[in-house]
Amino acid sequence: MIRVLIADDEDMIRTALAALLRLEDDLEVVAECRDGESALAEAERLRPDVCLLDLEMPGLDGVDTAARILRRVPSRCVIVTRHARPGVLRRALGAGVDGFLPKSRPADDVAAVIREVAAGRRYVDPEIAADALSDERSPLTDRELDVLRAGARGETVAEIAASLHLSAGTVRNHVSSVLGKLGLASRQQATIHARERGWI
Amino acid sequence: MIRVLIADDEDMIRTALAALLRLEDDLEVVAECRDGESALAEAERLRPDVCLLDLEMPGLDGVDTAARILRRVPSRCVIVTRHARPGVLRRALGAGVDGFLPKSRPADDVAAVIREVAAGRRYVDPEIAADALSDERSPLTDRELDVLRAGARGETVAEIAASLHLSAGTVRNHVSSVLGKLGLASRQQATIHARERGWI
DNA sequence: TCGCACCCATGACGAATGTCACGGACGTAC
DNA sequence: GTACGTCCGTGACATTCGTCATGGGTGCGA
Repeated sequence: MIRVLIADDEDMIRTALAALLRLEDDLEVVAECRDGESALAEAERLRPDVCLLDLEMPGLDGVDTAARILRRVPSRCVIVTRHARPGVLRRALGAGVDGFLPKSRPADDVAAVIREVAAGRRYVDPEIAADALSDERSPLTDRELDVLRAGARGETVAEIAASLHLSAGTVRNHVSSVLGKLGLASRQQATIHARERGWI
Repeated sequence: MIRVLIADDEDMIRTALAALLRLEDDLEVVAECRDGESALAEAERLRPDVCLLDLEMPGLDGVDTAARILRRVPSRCVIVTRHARPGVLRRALGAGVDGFLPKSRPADDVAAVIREVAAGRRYVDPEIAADALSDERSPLTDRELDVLRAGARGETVAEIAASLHLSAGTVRNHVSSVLGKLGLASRQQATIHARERGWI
């Protein structure tokens, strides 16, 4: 019997997946969590065989949660995500997860991946894996990404500078460099671009 | 037997819900669609009793799809959405839908709502309904919302003006009016603000 | 050791943006 | 009919933004 923990902040998808997994004879859903913190706590308490973690959760996201779980418990982690981008996959693999499944895959696949991972194998969605191999990583430096992140909510250059403890001119230079690399015209387009690719 | 059409662009949630609904004796899932256009076509062809439509779909969104279906077919429509905001609910009710269910509700509720709606009753998530009564609607005019929508991807004022067949000055005035009403400082903050509230 | 990339900063410039004041057109409510 | 709100436009103005040139500091690999 494979003991499974599920974490997803969206009740509908979490309960639906849990209900489907419960129909499988060899799977047992031992915990349902709606955020990373409680998933971490439940994982420590119950030591499940496999943790199915949604990437997009408030507070600790799926990858952060997986990283902490893997440090404390001999479980295996599968990341499920809506926005499956090469950048996210890299982050997830770096954290030591064993499964990566985008939500663009049918629900039947979830049980299959859980079995794969429980058996000690890895599973990465082939399409995303191919993307990760073909397209190169972000051409932006860490600091440039910081600036984009800090300005993701429409903050002004001065506010970004303040929150990063930089001068306004430096921020403008970073932005200018980003726009040049990406061939775009405004900071907002750059943040949209970066978000779509999972860079920030 | 209640005949149900499901439309959701995310395969995992769509197939999961379909599988769960198929377990119910009185429900029959007659179609699964991944966008609004095909949902519209299938609804016309199959004339289901209830259409379960995700709000967030590429091309035609759930409300637009419902509006068109209701004009052609004597079906009833239920909107399911991740971002359940009062503004969205108003839009949905204006389009004539009979059910409104946020994805923050467990999957079991879906079958119950379908039965309610199929029986001729309406169902609106009580929490969202309360929100819709308490908080007032957007203080922005239609044209101001048009400007925000047109500029949602970081377009320049000139581009917004071109796509709306306006002069750049007029666009600037609309933006300025919006910022004054919302107490914000930039167009990007305004679009974020409006998006969070379901205005655009 | 020497490039080289990254990071931080300054200053100057032109373009884009937001503000303000103003006016005209059109509906609707009183 | 009048008042009001919305819509569209113009023009002038200050601010912000993105670009560019320049320079100093750091760390890393050849």
